[in-house]
Amino acid sequence: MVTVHDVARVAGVSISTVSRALATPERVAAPTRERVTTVARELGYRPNRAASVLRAGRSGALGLVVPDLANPYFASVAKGAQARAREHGLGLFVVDTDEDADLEVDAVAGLAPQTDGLLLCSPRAVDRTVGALGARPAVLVNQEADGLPSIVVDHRGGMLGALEHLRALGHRRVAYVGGPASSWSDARRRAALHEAAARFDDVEVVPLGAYRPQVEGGRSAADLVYASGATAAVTFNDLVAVGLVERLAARGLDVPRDLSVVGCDDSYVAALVSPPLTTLRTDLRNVGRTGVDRLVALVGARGDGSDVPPLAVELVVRDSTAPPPARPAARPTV
Amino acid sequence: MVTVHDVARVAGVSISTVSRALATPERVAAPTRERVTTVARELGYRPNRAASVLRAGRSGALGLVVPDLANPYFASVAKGAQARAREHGLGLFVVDTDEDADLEVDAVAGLAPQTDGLLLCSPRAVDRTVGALGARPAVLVNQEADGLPSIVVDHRGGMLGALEHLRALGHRRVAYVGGPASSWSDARRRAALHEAAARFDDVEVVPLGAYRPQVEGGRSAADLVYASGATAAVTFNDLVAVGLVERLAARGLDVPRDLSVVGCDDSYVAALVSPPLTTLRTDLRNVGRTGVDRLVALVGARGDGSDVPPLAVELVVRDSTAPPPARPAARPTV
DNA sequence: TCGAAGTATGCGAACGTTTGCATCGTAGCC
DNA sequence: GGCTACGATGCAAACGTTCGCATACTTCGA
Repeated sequence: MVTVHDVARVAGVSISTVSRALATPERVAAPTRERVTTVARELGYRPNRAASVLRAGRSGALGLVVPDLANPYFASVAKGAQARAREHGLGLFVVDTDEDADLEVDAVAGLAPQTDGLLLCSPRAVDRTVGALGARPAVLVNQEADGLPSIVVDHRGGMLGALEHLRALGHRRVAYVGGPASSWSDARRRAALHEAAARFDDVEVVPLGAYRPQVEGGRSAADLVYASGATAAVTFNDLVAVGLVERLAARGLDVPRDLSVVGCDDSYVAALVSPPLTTLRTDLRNVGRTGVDRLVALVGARGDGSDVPPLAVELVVRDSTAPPPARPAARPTV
Repeated sequence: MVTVHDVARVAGVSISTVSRALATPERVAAPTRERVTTVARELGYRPNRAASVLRAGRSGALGLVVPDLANPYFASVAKGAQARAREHGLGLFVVDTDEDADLEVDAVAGLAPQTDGLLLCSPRAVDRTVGALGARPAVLVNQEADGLPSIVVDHRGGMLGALEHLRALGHRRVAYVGGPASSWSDARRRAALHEAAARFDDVEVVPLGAYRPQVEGGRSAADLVYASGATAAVTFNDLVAVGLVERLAARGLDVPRDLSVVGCDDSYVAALVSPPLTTLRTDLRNVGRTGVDRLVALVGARGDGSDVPPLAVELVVRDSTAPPPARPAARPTV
């Protein structure tokens, strides 16, 4: 293993100079610097991360905590975060908490001491999790809390766009198929939809309640949605929309003929299913990238306390929305 | 920050004893051990990973290199690997190489020195990548090479199952829609299908060329598949199957009426699309788990050189396969 | 020409842990 | 009862880096 000592010996300088030439080049005379870097390259020197962490206190790695890596939403965020971390020359520890609050707290407690900062995606137990951070900087994704910086998307703008679209098609009664009760994101989407509806005096929102943020959640909700008399539904995420469509189809009902559906996130399943989903697109990789940038700024103490504005959400119209049935089908009331 | 020194002082022993009590409990008398562990817990002691890495040479972390984290296949593998690493008390660095061979080599070179071992999934440049490992142990996933241990799935059994299924439905001419030319996995699937066909004297395989392992790859292949006169197709993975179905539908052709399609992997998109895909299921999380177990055995020098047998592949029949059209539709020949 | 100021480099301690070796005490054996 | 042997614990070095401080050398002004 090549160490600073080897490089120093070959380059004919002291190890301090080697260290400085590589870490703080401006503090070393140009010719020396060049000699050192050349030798280092030739010898294939790679600084021992552990040693520099130990001495300098910086680990050169960030941590990413997500509830479910197999969820296309978090997979994309993770991909963006990883790419950006690499661009910053940082490693990325990834932990999947399996939607488990205790595991999440443990993960953070374990990760905090060995990273420079943490990216917490949709934490399930934000208070305890933040408590486990110690003094480690962190950035929240999809959640706001305390004094921690956060990356959120513009639910307000998104929901307004969705509602305008549905209203333009002629819908006047729109159901919201919500995600987990503990989800901060769900609360925001819900509120944003109500807020958007308040702008118009002829649109009504039917809030429906906590469902699992997976396909099965949509299946569970489907009958209730249809019975509610709504002619359109906005769902917590794309997976829920898929489940909704599936269950309706099983009952012989067609989307968008009998019900219009708007998903959320534009995770890549939205375009795959049939009908392809109208959905609110978030640039998920950008969420990861922005989170890492924010975290790096924080770690570097270049921490401008300034919060990043909510990331844009854009309505993507595909085939799951259409005008409501001319004469609403007769429906049982619940 | 709580160190061994603090624990030692409070427990009234030396730091060596503390270290031993925590790392090699059997080398410390029971009462002492208990006192130390109690104090450590009370003080909230967490060993400094960097320091122990530096001294002991073990990093307590593994590395996972995947071509695309947003691909449901790798996302699931990563999820399994992460969970198992955690169970072993190890961290997991994840790197997404974006299907780029150079990035892959760099990633491995950077990761190798700061991890105890690497899990290489479907490497794109296996020779150079293995070269970059240095002496670091590694396990290959979906690839076999050199003397490295590897985790592979039973393509042979899977393809035989798929072909038996199709043959039982009445298909006699089956296309294989292949993945990237550089993919070891593709070569194996291709060979396995031919091998399976050789068992019957009435089934013919039409091998089709290198396509991208994404939805668009399936779209590209669709017209060729149909023109080939095959009544069924087996695809490199589920995404390719989805693209195939899409393009055929756009031409007014129906799956499974006009063509039967068998996907590969049973990534979760297989069940989402319509028609739900008949596919060859691999327990993807188990791939990740097994890979980590194998790697841990290797790292612990408990390295039984024994290779893990190929993981089982199981045919899941859904709605994308059916008997071939009674009278094959007239088709242009290419 | 001398001193001050500044720049480039070297010296050595420190980070927190693990571990080989030394030490101490005690139990077992003859 | 003395000697051996072994188990439990302590001491101190070492891992490879960073960084405060000291030193040597250069440059400039008076």
